[in-house]
Amino acid sequence: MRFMTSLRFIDAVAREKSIRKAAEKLAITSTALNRRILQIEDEIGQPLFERLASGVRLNTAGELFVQHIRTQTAELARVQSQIADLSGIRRGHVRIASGADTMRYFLPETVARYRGEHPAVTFDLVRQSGDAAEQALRTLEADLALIFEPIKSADFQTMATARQQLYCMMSANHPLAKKPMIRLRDCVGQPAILPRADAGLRQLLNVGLIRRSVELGTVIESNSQEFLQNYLTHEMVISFQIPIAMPSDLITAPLNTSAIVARPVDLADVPAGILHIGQLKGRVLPVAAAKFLDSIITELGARYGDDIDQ
Amino acid sequence: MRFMTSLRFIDAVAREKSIRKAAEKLAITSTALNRRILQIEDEIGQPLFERLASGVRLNTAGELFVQHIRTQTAELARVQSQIADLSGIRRGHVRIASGADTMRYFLPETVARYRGEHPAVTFDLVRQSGDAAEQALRTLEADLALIFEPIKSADFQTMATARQQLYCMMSANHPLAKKPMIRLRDCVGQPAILPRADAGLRQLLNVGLIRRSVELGTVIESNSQEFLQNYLTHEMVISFQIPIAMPSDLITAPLNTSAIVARPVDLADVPAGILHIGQLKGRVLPVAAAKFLDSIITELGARYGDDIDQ
DNA sequence: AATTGTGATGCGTTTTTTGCATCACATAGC
DNA sequence: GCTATGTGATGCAAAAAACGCATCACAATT
Repeated sequence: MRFMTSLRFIDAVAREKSIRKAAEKLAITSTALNRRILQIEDEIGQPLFERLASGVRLNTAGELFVQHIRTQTAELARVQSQIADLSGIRRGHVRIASGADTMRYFLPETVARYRGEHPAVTFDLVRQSGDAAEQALRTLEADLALIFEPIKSADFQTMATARQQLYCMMSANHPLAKKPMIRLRDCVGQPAILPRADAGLRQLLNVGLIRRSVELGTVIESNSQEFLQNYLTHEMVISFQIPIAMPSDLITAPLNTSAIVARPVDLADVPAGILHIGQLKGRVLPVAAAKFLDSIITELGARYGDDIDQ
Repeated sequence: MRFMTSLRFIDAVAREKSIRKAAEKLAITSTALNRRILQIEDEIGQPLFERLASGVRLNTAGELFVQHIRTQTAELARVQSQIADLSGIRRGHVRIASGADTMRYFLPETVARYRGEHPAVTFDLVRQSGDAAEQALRTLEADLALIFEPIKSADFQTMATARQQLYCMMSANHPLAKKPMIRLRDCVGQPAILPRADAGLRQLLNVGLIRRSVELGTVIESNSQEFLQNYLTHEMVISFQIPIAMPSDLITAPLNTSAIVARPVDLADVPAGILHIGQLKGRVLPVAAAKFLDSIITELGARYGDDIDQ
């Protein structure tokens, strides 16, 4: 939309905190960008940025105005989506911020199914920590966020939740694999590879470990889910995961012959964690995003039945 | 604001229902305006207007988009007002839609007092019927509306109310002027001049007249308050008015010697009407408008004390 | 059938925007 | 203390966009 150009530019400068850097990203010269900003500031009647030697920074007026730009941009996207929906074919763009858990199986499957019905809808899927995902909602860089424990921001509006029991994962010939259910005391001293402390799963696990006074033999920490899972075939270690981040047959066929098995951890040791699906509080989502949220809820319902809320 | 130009133009065309007429109001040629509209429609991906032989009309997409334009325009005004407020001096523009009742004394006094404190705030005061005032809120042509009975729209958010007892007005030497309080039965057959049926006051009065089976000798109807009041000095007739539309000394000094007197109508005959002060539901007002609303409430409180709500 | 209104379009002119070169200034490093 | 490197601002000419005139095509009215 042409009339949004100046506003988009200001937003870019605010994010980059530098006119020249923003200009490069926007593929124009810094002088053109600079003049657009001066012009808007002139029309507003006062500066929006403080000029520093190292670049620019929003002043109070700028903060207000940029917030306006972002809500305006999101609103425009919503109206465009609504208008496009009138023509019968659903169009639009859905931007999702999520932790790694859902990026492996859940989101690929859910997005694929949705795009099968509405091929004109495009997606942005950004893997982020929970905090960053909440921040993305606030700056309107994302429409929806899927966050596995904990929710920190009051601006986060939970639209659905799914309880996720913790599972212990290991090679099929690991001694613990014989048990149908794992107690934490079984794991004392076991070599384990764990996600890093910023993952909700790790925090959930830590609570249980402290409560039961159990210490694991943590040999590796990683924020890569792929590493955690694939490493299990190379060394006799345990790891932990939640169902949504596992291939669905790992749970439904716990006695299968695959190299890796998953066994539930007793809820008495580690309570189920909550996966939150939500949006920025008070926002009206574009049609495409709102309908995709419905898809998510439907899919969660099909998978976890009674463990879904709202 | 330069970037709003195209949007403002579309809004104008939607209101005028004609490109050429809108172009004239906007002081540009119809061809320039036409091309701006074609360009926006091209960017949206589908037309916003139906082309008729007699002009243009918004289609469904256009309705959605114009609604967006109007809310965004109002939002921009709010942000600008907020930014201007940062500099200490309050700036801004307040647009009020109101019936004639408050335009005589109440609004002139209240606006004057407010402008005494904040000279940089400008005002638009549009005299309109209640329905039109509600409509003006909806199309975001007005920030605040003052409506004396009845409120019809669910979009109207009442921010304050003031009970207004009906007063009977007449020349000081009219026979009824001797009574300190008027009953409707005193008025049977009295020659009367009344506001037209679309005024809230007239509707209020009609209810009482029907209930008491009283008929007035209605000799003149007019929607001009000035006419109604000034005519009282020329013929022995009665009229009706609410306090907010009268000079304040008419009430506080009911035995004064002015040519015209006001006597309250018994509440048992005609219940007090309600003056509603409100805004569009869900809207966040610009600073200047919000603070002026405070002024209105303060002023009403000073005048009518306990008869104020919210 | 003529007239009057409507929006759309080709083309030359005017206005605005852009990019290059350069300035003025602040900071970091030597 | 000086240079080197980064920043945003500005004069000027080229490129792009917007504009206005004249005119077309069409529909409704007279």
